[in-house]
Amino acid sequence: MAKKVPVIEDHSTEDKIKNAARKVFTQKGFAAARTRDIAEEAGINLALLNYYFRSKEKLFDIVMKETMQQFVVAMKDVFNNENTSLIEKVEAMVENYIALFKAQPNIPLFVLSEMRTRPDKFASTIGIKEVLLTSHFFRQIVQVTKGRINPLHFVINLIGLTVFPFIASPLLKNIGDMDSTQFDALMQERKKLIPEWIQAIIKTM
Amino acid sequence: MAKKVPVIEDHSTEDKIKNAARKVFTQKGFAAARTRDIAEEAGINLALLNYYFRSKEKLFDIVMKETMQQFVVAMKDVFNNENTSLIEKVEAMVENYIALFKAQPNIPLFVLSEMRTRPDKFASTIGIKEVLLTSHFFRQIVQVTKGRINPLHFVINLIGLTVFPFIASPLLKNIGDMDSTQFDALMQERKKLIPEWIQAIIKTM
DNA sequence: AATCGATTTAAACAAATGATTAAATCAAAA
DNA sequence: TTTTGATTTAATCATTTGTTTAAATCGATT
Repeated sequence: MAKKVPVIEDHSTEDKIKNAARKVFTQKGFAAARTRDIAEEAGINLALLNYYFRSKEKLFDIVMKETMQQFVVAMKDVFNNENTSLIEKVEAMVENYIALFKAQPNIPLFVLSEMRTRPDKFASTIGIKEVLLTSHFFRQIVQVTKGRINPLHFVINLIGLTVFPFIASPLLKNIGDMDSTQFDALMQERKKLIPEWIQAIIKTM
Repeated sequence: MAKKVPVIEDHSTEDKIKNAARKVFTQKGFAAARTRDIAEEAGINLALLNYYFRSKEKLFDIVMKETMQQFVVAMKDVFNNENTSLIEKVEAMVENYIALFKAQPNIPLFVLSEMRTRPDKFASTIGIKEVLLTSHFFRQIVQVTKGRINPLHFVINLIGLTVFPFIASPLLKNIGDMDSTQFDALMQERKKLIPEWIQAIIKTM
């Protein structure tokens, strides 16, 4: 059934701090996150944070780097599988990302926020860009959209349909009068629906 | 051609501060925005900010309230026009929101970020909820999706396809190797494309 | 011109916050 | 047991930042 999204265990103090930082940073963003929040969340003394990671900034860099890697790791194999159709790749992507964000719902908004407010931190984005543009997946998109429209539209649509609901979840929960469980159920439905919608969109291209 | 999105003039000192606040808040978010940034942007002394608005918090509340109202104002008429089809409403919405966010690209991420990190500020969201759920637009959606799927999926898809690219614009500009002008052109294309895609999606529903 | 209230400024205050220090504790090696 | 280095803590520092204060300036009214 639902795939297990691995959560890094926090046996060592270092991991305790890193996991607490991940939680506080993704929830509040870099600026609003206080080192004292992180220390408390980790159940350690404030000075320990600096002892292990030198500074809030350095701790953030590590958390962000690991977060970004999740995106690539989760997808690299799917992207480059030469034996699957475009729609099969779409199905796998939607499945994987919805599972990932069900476990860590704050990540999309966190990443995109920091990307806007602190673009300097994202030389690592180049990794994602390269992985995407050189992938079998992207070649299949170019084939489908050939000449007629910018293949980026396809990427935007796929990511948008998948990720946007997580970004807007407080608003959507309010509008739809849902709690987190009901929201998760809605996202489960989308695992099946999004590939169908993408299929329909392709036919117009 | 392109609609003029009105920008509030800043003749009075009060408006100068409010416009500067809007700019800094939407760019950096509440937590990262410093009152000194806002004062400098407005070209006024720091104390004036508190003289006119009492506190950073109160100034934020006003900016946020006005920002939220833009959403409703831009759409209320379209939503409740009983003489247009669902697709015609979709066309109008996409047109209006893309024009709005072309002029103020940071607004979507700003609103959704603050909505997550400071949900208390959003009793005003109820306004949007009511406007949507009681609208002719929503009744048309219910008709289309009748029984088969949650009408919220339709809303998510429409808003997602329209708004998500603005939220992810730094990432998309990087991937597509675009500057702001090229990005705007891509969004112009989407004005025509999104209604076609929504049409295709409806057929699967 | 004198007055009076609104506006603006420079300076300072107080709290919050990232970072450091020096000492205490612990765990393993000798 | 003693020693030694790693780990942890309490306390403090230095800076940033939201806010306030008291004085200066401006503009209109008398």
